[in-house]
Amino acid sequence: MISQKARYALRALLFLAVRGEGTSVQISEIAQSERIPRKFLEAILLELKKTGIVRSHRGRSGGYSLGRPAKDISFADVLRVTDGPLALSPCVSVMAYRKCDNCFDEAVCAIRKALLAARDATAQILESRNLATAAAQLRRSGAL
Amino acid sequence: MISQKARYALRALLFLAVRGEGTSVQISEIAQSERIPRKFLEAILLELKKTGIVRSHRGRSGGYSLGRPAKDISFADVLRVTDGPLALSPCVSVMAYRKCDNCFDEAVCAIRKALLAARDATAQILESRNLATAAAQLRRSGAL
DNA sequence: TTAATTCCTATTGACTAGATAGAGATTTAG
DNA sequence: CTAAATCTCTATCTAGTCAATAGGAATTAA
Repeated sequence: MISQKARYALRALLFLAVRGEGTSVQISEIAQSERIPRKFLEAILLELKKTGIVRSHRGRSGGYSLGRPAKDISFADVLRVTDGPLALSPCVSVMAYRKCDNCFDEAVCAIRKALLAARDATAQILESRNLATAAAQLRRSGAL
Repeated sequence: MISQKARYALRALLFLAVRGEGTSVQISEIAQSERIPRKFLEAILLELKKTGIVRSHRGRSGGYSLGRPAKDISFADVLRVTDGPLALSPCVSVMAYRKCDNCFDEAVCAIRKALLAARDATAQILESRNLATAAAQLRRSGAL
């Protein structure tokens, strides 16, 4: 299961994507519109900023905007920031590989083989879906 | 990420599958061979028993054996017992559906669409892999 | 200078994961 | 029949994580 943080992050980013790539929006507006606890959203956006997914400007008329074109921000990118690796086990993670404790022989581990296939399948999906396609879906269904 | 419990469960079940479908093995032997904390394994096997994945007989020469043919116990079956639904969100779970808090319109939610595709992809993999195929892999690679 | 905003650090409460302890119930070997 | 070996059950503990909140520091526009 993804975390609440991940859900909030995706909703906030989708909000920005629908508004248009260049436009800047303030935390409080996103929080209100998407019904996200304001302070929590602050922390989330800050994290997203560190990885370049969003950009910010501070001060009186500050706000947040997408850090790069919406089509270059995949669901996988976002989930990796909020929830860590997609993989079901560190031993099959591409971004954060680590050997399992007590692993007898990784090359032979039948569990690993299955989890690796699962990782590849989810990664394939989540890397192909991005904020641009998602925003387009929303517009098409008239939920703008 | 899957839990440690899931890893232990899979290893224990694989141990039983390699031993052969009908054979019964005692907790302490599995615990030793697979380096799993004994008391923890007890609790895990008990849970697996409640869902019919393993069978037990008590008393002096008791032990555990698989509850049905190894080919009918998928990785998905096991993970659902130890870690709950495979889905990344309750709103895309087949086994444990629940609407998200504050969901505007499920039919339109772009996040849901992506998570649904991800769920289907992992479920497809994890339901096709079972203890029989995994045990066969192990034997083939000489790690019996 | 002041008001509005993002940035940062710390803290809280609830819950879960992982593990352990100690009886209770059941079966079988002898 | 008895004793020992095993599974069954309930309770507990510790450490860590998730979700959320608080309060002020830094920055910028008017």
